[in-house]
Amino acid sequence: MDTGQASYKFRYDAHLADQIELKWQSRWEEDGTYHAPNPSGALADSSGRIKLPKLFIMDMFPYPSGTGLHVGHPLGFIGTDVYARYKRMTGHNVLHTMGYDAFGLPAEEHARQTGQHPRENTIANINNMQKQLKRLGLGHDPRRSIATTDVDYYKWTQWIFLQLFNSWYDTKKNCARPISDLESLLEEGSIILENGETWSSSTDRRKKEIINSYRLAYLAEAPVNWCPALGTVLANEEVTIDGRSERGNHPVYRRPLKQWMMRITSYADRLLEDLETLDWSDAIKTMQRNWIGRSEGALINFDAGSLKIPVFTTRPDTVFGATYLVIAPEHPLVDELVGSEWPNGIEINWTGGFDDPQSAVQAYRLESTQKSDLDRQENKDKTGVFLGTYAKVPVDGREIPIFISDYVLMGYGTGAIMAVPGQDERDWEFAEVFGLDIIRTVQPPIEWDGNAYTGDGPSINSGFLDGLPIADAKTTIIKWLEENNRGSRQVSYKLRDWLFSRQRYWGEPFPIVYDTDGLPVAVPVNILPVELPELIDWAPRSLDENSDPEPPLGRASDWSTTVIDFGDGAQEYVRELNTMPQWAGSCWYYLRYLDPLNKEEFVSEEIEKYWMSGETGGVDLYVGGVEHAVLHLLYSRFWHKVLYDLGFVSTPEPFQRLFNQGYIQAAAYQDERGMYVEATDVVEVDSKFIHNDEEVYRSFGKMGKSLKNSVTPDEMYVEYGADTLRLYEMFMGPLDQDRPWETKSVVGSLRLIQRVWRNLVDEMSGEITVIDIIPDESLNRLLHQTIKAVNDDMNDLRFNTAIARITELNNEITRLDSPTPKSVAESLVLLLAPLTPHIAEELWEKLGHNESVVYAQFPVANETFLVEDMIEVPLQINGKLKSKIYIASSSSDEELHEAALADEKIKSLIEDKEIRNVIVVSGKLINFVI
RNA sequence: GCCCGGGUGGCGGAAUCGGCAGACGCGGGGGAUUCAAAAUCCCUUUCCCUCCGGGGAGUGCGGGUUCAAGUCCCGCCCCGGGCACCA
Repeated sequence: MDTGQASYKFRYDAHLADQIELKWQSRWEEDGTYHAPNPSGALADSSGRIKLPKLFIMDMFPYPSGTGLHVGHPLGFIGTDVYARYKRMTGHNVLHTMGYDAFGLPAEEHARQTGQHPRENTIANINNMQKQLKRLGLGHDPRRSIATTDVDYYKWTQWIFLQLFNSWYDTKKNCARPISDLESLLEEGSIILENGETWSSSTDRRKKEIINSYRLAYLAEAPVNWCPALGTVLANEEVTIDGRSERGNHPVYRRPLKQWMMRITSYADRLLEDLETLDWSDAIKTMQRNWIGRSEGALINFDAGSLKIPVFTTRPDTVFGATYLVIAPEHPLVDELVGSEWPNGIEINWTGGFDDPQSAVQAYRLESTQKSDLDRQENKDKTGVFLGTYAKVPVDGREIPIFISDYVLMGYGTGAIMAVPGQDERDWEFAEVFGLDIIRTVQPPIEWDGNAYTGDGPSINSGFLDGLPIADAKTTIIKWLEENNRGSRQVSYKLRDWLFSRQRYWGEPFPIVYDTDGLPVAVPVNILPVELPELIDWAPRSLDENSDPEPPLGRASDWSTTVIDFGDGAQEYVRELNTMPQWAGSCWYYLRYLDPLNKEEFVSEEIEKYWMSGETGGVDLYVGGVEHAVLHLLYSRFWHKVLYDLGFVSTPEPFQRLFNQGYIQAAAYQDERGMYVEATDVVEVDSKFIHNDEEVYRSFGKMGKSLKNSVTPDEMYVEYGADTLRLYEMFMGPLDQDRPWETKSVVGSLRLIQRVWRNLVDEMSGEITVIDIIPDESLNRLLHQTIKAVNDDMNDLRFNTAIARITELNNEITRLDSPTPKSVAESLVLLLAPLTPHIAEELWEKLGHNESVVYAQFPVANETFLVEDMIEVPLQINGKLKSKIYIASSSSDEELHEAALADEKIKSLIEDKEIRNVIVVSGKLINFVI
């Protein structure tokens, strides 16, 4: 257009950024710049980096979605990349790569809508995502990338499953052990079976069943969350509190089904205790603690005729206040406990309006199974019916009525409680509805006017416990219970065993077949993997509430049976038709990154030790969203501990340091009807927001399709370039904080790179302009102060303040009248290199270096340059800033005091006043109290 | 209801151990440059008052500790997240 543009041919803009970035991205790829060497095996090399201290820096790998990335997705990826680059430059062998969590429901949902096979769709999505991530300049070792859907990967997922299947939890040694150990122990009689069974007199089939009941991966008839619309059962964690599926928001029904379970509850205490050793945020630790939900109490047996009803309570001290028992409607003892007719003189609402207890119970059970979780959630009014029978309170022999009620949950404790309305809000409510007795067993304070009293106080109405505070009363009653054989100390958890099967196609097949007895048998390790069949009719069926789950693999008729020789001759076996949940693949991917090409083992021992067993143990930094606070992180810890017990890994925990990055939010706009409008089309006029001449209203939310507020990285490359995008995302705020995206602010980050470029390079010729002179003292001091601050900030993942310091240094350089001194320019480039790697490489090359800046040494501050000769000291009177003086930094407190008194301003303010006190903070501040 | 976070200019944020509140950036205002614009560079920008010297207020609200509080303590309010009849 005009000559002005042509003369700035080498101005740093989006066009030039594009050229530079693509140049270095292909150079890095050709040179294998980000290859991290292993101590042995296929990925060992001669770079010498293996001798450096190792660092394993990891992101939570993404699900390769079809919609592509928006600028919110890579925030954490950029953060780990900057940190990894910083650590490479400070002399570490850094393992940093990226994989794909590619099994799971969305691919099937997509397939159902488009008719495309999930594998094709998944591969296309992964390729697309890899391309997008590469364009950001992320320094990943591409050789180590895996997808959970790779046959070579899920072979080892199946192998780990078999380790769980072939293990049991030894509660005496408190660790997992091979099933073969269990067999020996049973054989020699070291383990006594329950119910008077003996091992030696059991049939072979019974022996198998007994052993199966010990396995860490086991089959159980369990009430599950059956989602007919998705055609699968879901884990508790995949069901919302409204009783709907997290994915798709479909109704979920509870029904009993035979399912694979993982015995994570055996690890509850270790999962809880080992949290202490981890460098994770308290928020996440608290969430995991709550999820595990350990509570200490007692098991108390109540006699009801010839039956025993075990009850779990955290307040055994209140047993003298128990005025009725409640058991869950699904409780197995209900049928035996229920009476044949109502006793005389009972309240009419105890009967539910029925003529006999059996009918009442039957009706109530039906009613409660039909209640959705949402109903239970919203309607906490107490309901229930009397069983028509009574139990005896073990401490004093009182006869108390037994009820069933859905406020007692079968899945927790023993599914039965002793109700103590005096000390429990829920029991109080129930007691009021049914007119039951209320006995206080703890003396409430005089001013107490509430109902149930849960605070501490002396025991009352409690026989031999009277006068004792709660803690003492608990130990006393537990001792009594144990001595009298009426109960024992007991710990209970909210954590349940992990429901591990899904009625889906797109997941790992179980390496399990069934013999003629219908008992599960492990597929021999040497014929793994069990590959997914190429189904034509793979789509899940939408079913109605009453139908049974129907795994799609059942339709692969030539796959669903197989012939295996277990040493007793080739025979036909029926395959397990369920697949594993998405969590399976994500449970151990960090281990495969270490040794991705290993054909013999899931990871070699030597390589695992090298990367995992550092000073702290485990992945050195794991960055990801808080939404995985319980599920992924708990499952992963569980598998890791099993592998640890069995000797396959060397650390008890997988992730030593966890960091939760925040989310990028963006303004979203709604019109009068509440419909979202394209955010990019909204203009601000007089602090009103206008879309197509109509006023719209702003809110903030997660970036995405539904709020129509996505901004893509590609848009940013067109306007600014990848370095600018990286810099902006890191500058917006601390990494762990949510922050709103503002496209108009991105220009600030572009301007920083532009100024750096201009300070080093002639915009017309592209030639470097730095000169080899010694920088003056003040610039040199600022340089070293910046170097120190940036090192500190980088170590603490405070990239926003690191960038601020670099900006200050560059602003100072901009103000120089002379060309930039070479030593300052080189340090500046190195400081920027982790943040903006492409422009740093380009400048580094222009400055005459042949080697990549990726492995250049990060600047280290020289302490002797940090000291200021003169410092500014604020002068306060009564804590208020009144004046400032410049004084030699070597001044003593006395000199500072005198200089402050000599200050005109201070002099005039204190001349006729008495100085009552003087606070001197050496070299920092002086405060006169008058 | 319980358990975690968080509340600082017009906006994103900084202040790491109780020591100058507002670093750095966006946006705004002014200037230089330009035929003009863009770009660039410089100055300015918490609010209120001002006789232009300066003065006063100020980190969600109310108290407190301290020579000194965004930071510590007590009591509230608001926003975000997690859990929720778990005995």
